[in-house]
Amino acid sequence: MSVVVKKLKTKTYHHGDLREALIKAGRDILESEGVAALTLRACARKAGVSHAAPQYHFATVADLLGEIAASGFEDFVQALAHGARNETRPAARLVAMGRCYVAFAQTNPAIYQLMFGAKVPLRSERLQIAMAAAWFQLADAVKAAAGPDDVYAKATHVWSLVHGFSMLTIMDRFPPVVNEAHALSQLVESLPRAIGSA
Amino acid sequence: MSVVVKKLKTKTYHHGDLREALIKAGRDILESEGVAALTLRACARKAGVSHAAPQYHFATVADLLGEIAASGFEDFVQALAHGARNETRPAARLVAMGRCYVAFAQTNPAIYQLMFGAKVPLRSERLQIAMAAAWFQLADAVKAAAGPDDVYAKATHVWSLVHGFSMLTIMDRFPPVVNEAHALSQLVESLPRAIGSA
DNA sequence: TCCTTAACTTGACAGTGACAAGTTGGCGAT
DNA sequence: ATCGCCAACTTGTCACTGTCAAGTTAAGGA
Repeated sequence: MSVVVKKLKTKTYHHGDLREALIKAGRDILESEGVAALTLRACARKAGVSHAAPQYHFATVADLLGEIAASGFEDFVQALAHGARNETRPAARLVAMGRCYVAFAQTNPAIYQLMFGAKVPLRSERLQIAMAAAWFQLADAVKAAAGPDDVYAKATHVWSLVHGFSMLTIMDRFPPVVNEAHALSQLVESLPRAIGSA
Repeated sequence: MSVVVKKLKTKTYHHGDLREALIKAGRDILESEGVAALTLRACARKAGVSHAAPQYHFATVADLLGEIAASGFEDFVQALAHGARNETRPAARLVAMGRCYVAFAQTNPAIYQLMFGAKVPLRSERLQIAMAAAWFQLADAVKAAAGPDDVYAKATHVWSLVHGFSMLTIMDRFPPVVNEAHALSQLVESLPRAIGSA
C-alpha cells in the first residue's frame, strides 16, 4: 500500500494524504447527510482515522470547515463559468449566470449553506481566493453588460439578489403563496435591467 | 415571592413563568454573546433553573430556538412598520421599509441570523404567524407601490434583495472593494423601479 | 542499521442535548 | 383545614462534540 501511496503523493506518511482525504470526507458527509452532520469526528471516521488525527492538519474544526467550504467555492466558480459559457450577449450571460447561481445553491444546498454560513471563518487563504474568484466573475459579467460605472455596487446588487433568493428557497422561507419558479424567472430576467444594461 | 408571582401570572408554579423567562434569557444571550452562545443550558442558567428544566416547556432545543426567533420576528415586524410610518408616498414607503429591514439586521445581527438560520424549525405556530406578518407587510408595501399585478413575485424579489444584502454584510462576505453604504443606498433606492412602480 | 521526528492513536476533560428517576409544593376535593 | 395528586422542577446519567496531552509507529536520512 505504501508503494501505491508513494506513487500518488510525495507527502506519503502513514495515511497518504489525510488533509485532502478529510476535506473529501467532509464533502461526502455534506452531500449525504447535510450540514448538521458535518462534524470533525465524523470526517475522521469517514477517512478511517482516529478522532484526534485531524488536529495535526487543522488546528481547529473551523479551519477544516473553511477548507471544505473553499473546495465548494472552487466548484461554484466552475459551475458559474460553465453555466454562462454558451451565452455571448453580455445581458444574456448575466441572466444565465444568475440562473446558474441559484441552480448550484438548490442542487447543493448543504455545501452552499456551509459556504455562506457562520461556521466557517474567513481566515483560510484558499477560501479567500475562491470567494474572490466567484465575486470577480460576477463583477466581470456585470461590467460587460452595464459598463464600468459603479461596477461594485451593481455587482453587490446582483449578488445580494441571487444569494437572498437562494438562501430563502433553500431554507423554505417563502410562504406557500409564492410560485418560486415563476419568481425566479422574473428575478433573473430582471438582472440586466437592474444594473442599467442596454 | 409566591404572592408576587401570583399577582403577575395565573400559571404560578415554582418559577412563575419559566417558559417566557427562557425566551427572554435567550434573547439576552443573543444580544450579549452572539448566536454561537445560544445554548439550551445557557438559557437555563440565565433563567436560574437547572439544566433540565426547559425540557418541560420545550420538547427540544430547536423548539426553544423557534420561540426565540418568533419573538425576534415580532420585533422585526414592529421595526418595519415603525420605519415606514412617516412616508406616505408608496414608493418612498417601500424604500424606507427596505432601509429599515437592513438596519434591523445590522443592528441585531445575532437574532437576525437565528431568525433566518438553519437552527430553527418552522413548526412553531407563533413563528409562522410572525413570519407571515412580516411577509405580508412587505407585500402590502409592494402592492401599494406597483399595483396588484404579480405581487408575490415582486415581493419575493424585494425580500431576496434586502435579505441577501443583510446576510452578506452581517457575515462580512463582500470584498473590501465594495462600499457597503453606497451599495445599500443604490440598492434600496432601486426598489420601486425594480418592481415597476411609477 | 539505527535514530529522529512527522504522523498518527489513545485517553481524558468540559461542554452539549436528551432522557429517566426522584423531589417539591400549589391546589382541588373532601 | 388537611390531604393527596400531579405539574413543575432537580439530580444524575448517557452519548456525542471539540480540544488537549501523552504515548506509539514507521518513513527516510545519517
